[in-house]
Amino acid sequence: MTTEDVVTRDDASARKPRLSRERVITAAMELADRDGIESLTIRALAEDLGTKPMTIYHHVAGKEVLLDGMVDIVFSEIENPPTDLEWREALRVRCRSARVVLARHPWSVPLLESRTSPGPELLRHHEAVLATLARGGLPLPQMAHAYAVLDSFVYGFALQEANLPVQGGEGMAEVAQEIAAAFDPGAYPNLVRLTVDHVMKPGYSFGSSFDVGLEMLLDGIARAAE
Amino acid sequence: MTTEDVVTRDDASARKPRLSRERVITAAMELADRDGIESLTIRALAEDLGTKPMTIYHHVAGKEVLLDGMVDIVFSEIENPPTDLEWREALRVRCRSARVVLARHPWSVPLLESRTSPGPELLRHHEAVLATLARGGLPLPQMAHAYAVLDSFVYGFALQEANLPVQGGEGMAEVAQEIAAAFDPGAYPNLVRLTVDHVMKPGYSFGSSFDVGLEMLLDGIARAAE
DNA sequence: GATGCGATTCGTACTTAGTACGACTTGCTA
DNA sequence: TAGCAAGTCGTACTAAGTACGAATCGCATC
Repeated sequence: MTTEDVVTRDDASARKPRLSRERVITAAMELADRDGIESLTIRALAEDLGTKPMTIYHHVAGKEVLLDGMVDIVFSEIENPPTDLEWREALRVRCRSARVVLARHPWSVPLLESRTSPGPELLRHHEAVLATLARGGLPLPQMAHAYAVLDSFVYGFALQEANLPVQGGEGMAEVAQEIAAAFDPGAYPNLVRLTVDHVMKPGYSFGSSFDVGLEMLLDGIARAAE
Repeated sequence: MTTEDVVTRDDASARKPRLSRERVITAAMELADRDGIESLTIRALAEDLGTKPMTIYHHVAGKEVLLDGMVDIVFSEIENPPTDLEWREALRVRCRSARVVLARHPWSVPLLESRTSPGPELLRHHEAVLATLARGGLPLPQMAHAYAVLDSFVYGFALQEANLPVQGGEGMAEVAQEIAAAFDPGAYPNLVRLTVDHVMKPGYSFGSSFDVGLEMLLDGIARAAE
């Protein structure tokens, strides 16, 4: 026993660093990023961490809490622009960053709003947005509107982007083919025209619409600030 | 679409009208509306329908297909404004209707974009939006932007609305209490101010921000049309 | 060192849920 | 009235979350 102990201790400590709540959540995010959220099971996560399922539960209370933790880390990745930046520009920077972060963690978008308990990072983020709007001189009612409207747009855009069948304009052709094959192509002339004459063209990028919409909203908010 | 089966048969058929794909999907939507999407299991659905789990599978190929069918029905509920309506007004009507429908089926929002195969109603809806934008004289690139931007906003708003902790301004107080209790209230001055001085006031309604944002976007789109 | 304790780890097993397989039932048609 | 196709369901397997309690580990103290 004692002799074996010496050997196993060395190996064990080198091979199996102790788990922590943070390591568990981080590994869960990596798994979700890599294989999709539907592949994130406690068993698979334990496998990734080189441990057994029940060990996970000593660091997070359950899967729901794990998801809460993951969402909060997503929020922490959103860039926090300096508070002395012009308010409009600050919102632009933050929203753009949010889009990038959400695109990096597509699984997070449907989760963002469905978590019951807001984490500290989420609260920090919301507080920062409101502070920026307050700097813009918006009265409370307009502030609430601006807040709701920007969030809606960012989440909604991310939701769509997260579920694009393909990224580049390449595989788009096949998708279009499938749809055209399954349904009468003549029934959807505008859909076909948009796809063939625009979406499938070289320079197209869905993401470019983000900036367009963001500017529309920022313009509207600025107008309301007067 | 088919007429009711002959009810004049013996009590067996009266007690257990034959199932159909449509009846299964409708019952699934009712269950999800009533108890939440997480309560929608094949077993519970069978129970609601007065039958056994395996019977479901003779009408829908599996749960995923069932969800596809539900989503398509949600799209069919969105109002289709007359095609001779002024294009801006037509978009307004359609988007508002979409918000109402999505609020009625909160479970559908995260599903909308994640379904792999688009159903006929979804395609019809998209085609109609594009046709309306085309009537507005938008060139293809602006059309794509307008399309993406409106959809993002509507989905994002619905996503937030679907996950509001409470509807009226009433229970809001308790939620605010919890948050304030869990974290240092002084750390989130703007959040507290917005909540206490605006959200918790009598006339507040989150939904009113929808029209505000929608007008911002319609303005922006109209400007781009020139 | 030996010992004792809290922090971790994990083996076992129960529960819920999706669904494959094949047998049984039913209602209509020839 | 026999037979067939459509519809129904009993049984059972698999995947996944997780409760319970025992085994183990790491370290501080004597």
